[in-house]
Amino acid sequence: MQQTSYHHGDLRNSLVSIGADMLNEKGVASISLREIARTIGVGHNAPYRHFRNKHELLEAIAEEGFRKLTAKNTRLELEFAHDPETQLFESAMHIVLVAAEQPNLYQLMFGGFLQPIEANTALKQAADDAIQSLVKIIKSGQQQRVFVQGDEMKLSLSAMSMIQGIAMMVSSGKLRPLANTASWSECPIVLKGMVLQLFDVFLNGLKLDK
Amino acid sequence: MQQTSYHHGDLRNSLVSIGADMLNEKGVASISLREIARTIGVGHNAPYRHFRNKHELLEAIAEEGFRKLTAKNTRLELEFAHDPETQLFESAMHIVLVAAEQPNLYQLMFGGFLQPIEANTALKQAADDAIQSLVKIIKSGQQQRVFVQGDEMKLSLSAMSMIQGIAMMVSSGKLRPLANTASWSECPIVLKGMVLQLFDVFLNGLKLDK
DNA sequence: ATCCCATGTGGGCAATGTCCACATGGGATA
DNA sequence: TATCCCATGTGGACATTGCCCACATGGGAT
Repeated sequence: MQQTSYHHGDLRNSLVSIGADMLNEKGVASISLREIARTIGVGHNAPYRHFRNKHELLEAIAEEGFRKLTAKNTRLELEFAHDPETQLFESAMHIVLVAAEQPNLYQLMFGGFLQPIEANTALKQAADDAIQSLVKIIKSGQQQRVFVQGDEMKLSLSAMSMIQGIAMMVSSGKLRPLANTASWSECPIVLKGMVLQLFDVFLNGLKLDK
Repeated sequence: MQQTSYHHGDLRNSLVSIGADMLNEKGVASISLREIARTIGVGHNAPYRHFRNKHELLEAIAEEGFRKLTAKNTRLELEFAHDPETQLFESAMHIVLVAAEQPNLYQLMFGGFLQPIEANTALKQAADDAIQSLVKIIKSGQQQRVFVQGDEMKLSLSAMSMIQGIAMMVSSGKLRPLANTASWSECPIVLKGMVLQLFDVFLNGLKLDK
């Protein structure tokens, strides 16, 4: 991790990567540009050659997170091409797992820390892409007549609300594994059960046949 | 706002109140203990007589928020005693309005900034009370045979996920009024329409008759 | 081989969170 | 009513942080 030559070579990526690690460990409140630089083994001013300020580094970390989400959703769409219900479930499950295993990253992405007014367009774009990759699943489900017809935005909004809802409650600790177990990441099965319950309640309003 | 005598008399409450104001204006990232103290007109160390650290003041602000939520829900329960559906809707609408008008407070309450591990018991209690006041509405709806029977926690989880989901998206700016209008608080009617749409999709799975 | 500018360095500044010792004075007590 | 104590307030100090400055380095285009 220590650079030997004067120039690091790939500092920007290192900053985002180490920054993401440090974010998950210490939370957005305790993250420090200088410490990240120190960890990488670079001067406390080097980061400013790649980001105008701390906020921009955080944006880049969130952006990276959205990229991965989009990629995952796209993959799911191919993997379960003719099963929109499974697509939706797996997509939800993935987000909930991120919320459980990387709560601070999830919060940075979907929480209000990065105010959208200040958000750079790259971040906005990445976030929109991720959202659209979910909307696409809903649309496909409608076309295949698995989900009820009607305003697709309305259905998407509902589905996303539900998904973001649990994910947020999981990541923020509002919801906890029984008996105050240490962390969610230790009991993914319970998580899956919860999401299944949600889908049971939710899909009965979303499914075509009943 | 300036205290004249050596002793302020009600500093703790002032800190929470001014702190909440400042939170809404500047966001949790830019809030500063010293500035709050300065605004109240008190030394930069006075707050430490009432809170062990900055984190504890933030917890107190969140706690206050939860108290108000609980109170509101309890009031709604009386006002619409025989209409659980309206109770649920109004309760959701209220949370969404808080999310729109005081996004930073909402984020502090339901976001992951205050890690539950560190959260003091008073805060945990206040949060649990608020959640229970919602669960109570669901239960009452089941007893009155307006909502489907079955595991009440399952239904509550679903309802809360949906509500927290939109609220979070509204407060975090993931969802915006059309045409990039400045803020949600200027178009509460659109907000109400959205929540109505959600309930339309959601209640069809939750309602007993269909 | 040369030179330039993207990238890195260190020093400096104001602000912040938190620790310390000390000041004040309202309310219980004698 | 006079006294004293401790909850509450004060200022000083220190490490840390974000960010600005001028300056150093060296790889790639010329």
